[in-house]
Amino acid sequence: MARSRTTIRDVAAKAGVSHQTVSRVINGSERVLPETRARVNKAIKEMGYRPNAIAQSMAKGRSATLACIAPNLTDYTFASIINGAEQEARNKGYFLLSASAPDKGTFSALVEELVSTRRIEGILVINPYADGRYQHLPESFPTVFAGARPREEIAFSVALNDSIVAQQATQHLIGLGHKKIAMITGPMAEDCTQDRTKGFEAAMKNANLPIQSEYQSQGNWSADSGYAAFMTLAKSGAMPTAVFAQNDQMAVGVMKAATELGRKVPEQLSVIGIDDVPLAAYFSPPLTTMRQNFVSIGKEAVQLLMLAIDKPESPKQNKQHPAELIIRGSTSPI
Amino acid sequence: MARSRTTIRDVAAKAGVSHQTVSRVINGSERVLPETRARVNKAIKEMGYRPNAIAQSMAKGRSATLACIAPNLTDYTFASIINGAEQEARNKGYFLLSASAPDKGTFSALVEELVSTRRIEGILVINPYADGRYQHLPESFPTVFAGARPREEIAFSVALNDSIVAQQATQHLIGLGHKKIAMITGPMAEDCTQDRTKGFEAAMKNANLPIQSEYQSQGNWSADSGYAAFMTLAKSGAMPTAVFAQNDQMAVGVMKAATELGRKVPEQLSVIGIDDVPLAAYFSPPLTTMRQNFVSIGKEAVQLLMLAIDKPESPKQNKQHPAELIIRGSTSPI
DNA sequence: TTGAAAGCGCTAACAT
DNA sequence: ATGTTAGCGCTTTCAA
Repeated sequence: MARSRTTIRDVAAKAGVSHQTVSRVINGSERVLPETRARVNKAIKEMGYRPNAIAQSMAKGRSATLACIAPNLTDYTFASIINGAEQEARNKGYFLLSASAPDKGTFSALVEELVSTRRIEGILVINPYADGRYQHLPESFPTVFAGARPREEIAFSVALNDSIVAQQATQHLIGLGHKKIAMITGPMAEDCTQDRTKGFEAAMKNANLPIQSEYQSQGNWSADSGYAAFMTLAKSGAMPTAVFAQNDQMAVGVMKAATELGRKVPEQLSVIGIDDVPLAAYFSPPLTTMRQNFVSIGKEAVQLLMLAIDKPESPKQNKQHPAELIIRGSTSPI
Repeated sequence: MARSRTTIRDVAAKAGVSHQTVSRVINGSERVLPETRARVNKAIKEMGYRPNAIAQSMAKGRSATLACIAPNLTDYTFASIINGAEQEARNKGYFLLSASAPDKGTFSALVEELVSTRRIEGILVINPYADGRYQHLPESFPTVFAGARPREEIAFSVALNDSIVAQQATQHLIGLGHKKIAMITGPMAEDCTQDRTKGFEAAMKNANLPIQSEYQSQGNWSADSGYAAFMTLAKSGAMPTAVFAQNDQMAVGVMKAATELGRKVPEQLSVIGIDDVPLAAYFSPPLTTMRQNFVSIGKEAVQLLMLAIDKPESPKQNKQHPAELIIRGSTSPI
């Protein structure tokens, strides 16, 4: 692999033209005689010339780099969005710099550095509402939120249509004949949780089912928290026949708790989650869930980011994606 | 957040010094009078000046950027290594560009572009042996393999000590009294599989247990393949009392297959894996496994990459990490 | 259509 | 200790 230190001037000399003409060829300018172009391309090929990306960035004032910041890079949902974003970015001629920022302080320092040193042209923020970090974003810098819808029109965003998806999950349970349906929520401070809760309530209301607060418990998205939440629910004497967990990890925790309490899933308790995490089909019973298409969320996020970069004055768009009901063994008719 | 277009010369003018002195202050040179330094720093602060990273890269000939390439960014094991690598990179003043390359062609094109356009200073390759892609790496460019040990001294690497870890997993089973131990391997073409297989065989040999080929079956690391592999084993009439799966996903597949065949885990079949994937503790029974410390593997990979960059002539190092036995419910005495 | 000149914002080498 | 002069490799004027 040629790791050339060949410059545009070397090519120009070889082709017998000025370096500027080489630049024109590289950048696909029309204003070059076909035969000149051919000569230049020949020289480029023979010398194995590749333009220095840094120098191009410098001269153009564009780095062709995007950043994606998430609380961590490991979480399946984050990683999948990043994976989609990276594919689309590359597709558009950009590279993606991914970074993790576990807390608000790290986040704001990171963003400040990335932006003010002009290393990137746009930012993709995953989970912007996690800890209020979205408040630490620079004004008028191309930004897209992935995985959460902004309260106001402060940024572009791509997320799940949380309320609809939650409603569909609940409807699945209702359609199975369940009436006593419990819900394990995410942290109430997050919009996502609030939207999913609204969707649940809408479904219950549509079916004329009562919404009882003793059938609800808050988790923090982790399996442990789902386990604990269901234990709390059970200890308080609630005896739901079904549980809607706002994500798969908590759903898995619920199944474990139920099993330990001697309540068979799905015979005595149906459980549904959201996400469709990798091994969802391998739990016992296999988990019924609403499958998110994280990759397409990531891709669309980058598409919006391109728009924000190219047309800074475009009105902010907020896209919402659907999810697909995957019926497995953790839900059954009552 | 100040998105300054302020340059080093603006600062110089304000501080009443040459732009070069400002550069010295930025770069922490000793050769600046304390009072001059103070004046410059004051001007920097007041103007909200931040050096343009692209221009610095250009002048220094260093991009302060590393690339990490994996088959995908979603897989838990890859993502965790990347997460560790990113932390360490930032720690060392570098940014990490992560990219996915599902196949060899994409991989080589990507590497070629990254390297020849001088966008990065080093590459971290995750799963370099996946499809022979390691052959498409440039000569003498700082490179580290993460997750696989090179056959020869062709590159730096950080990986699990596969044979030892496999041996320990097998010993756990043997220590429980098992004698008829089956193994589900990864693809035999991968070194990692071969090393784990060697470790298994060493443990069996040490315990004077026979190694029977009818107790071995090949998978491809996926849960589905583990399921299929155990089904094949069972159909062939093999009746092991324990299974060593070379990773957790396959172990989970084995547990599912066993359950469907009416063989209770762990009462009638003990199962152990490698990795400790996120929800391992939530399967029924909870999975016993060898926990990898992916984050520290990623961190050390970047440390080696720093070495490869700073001292290109250093002899190649190949680090091997241990794993920790996590005993859960899927293994029990015979 | 092509070339020459002038930067992009910074650092390195050489003066002083 | 500080300033001056040259670039880094490219693109963008502006001429021709």
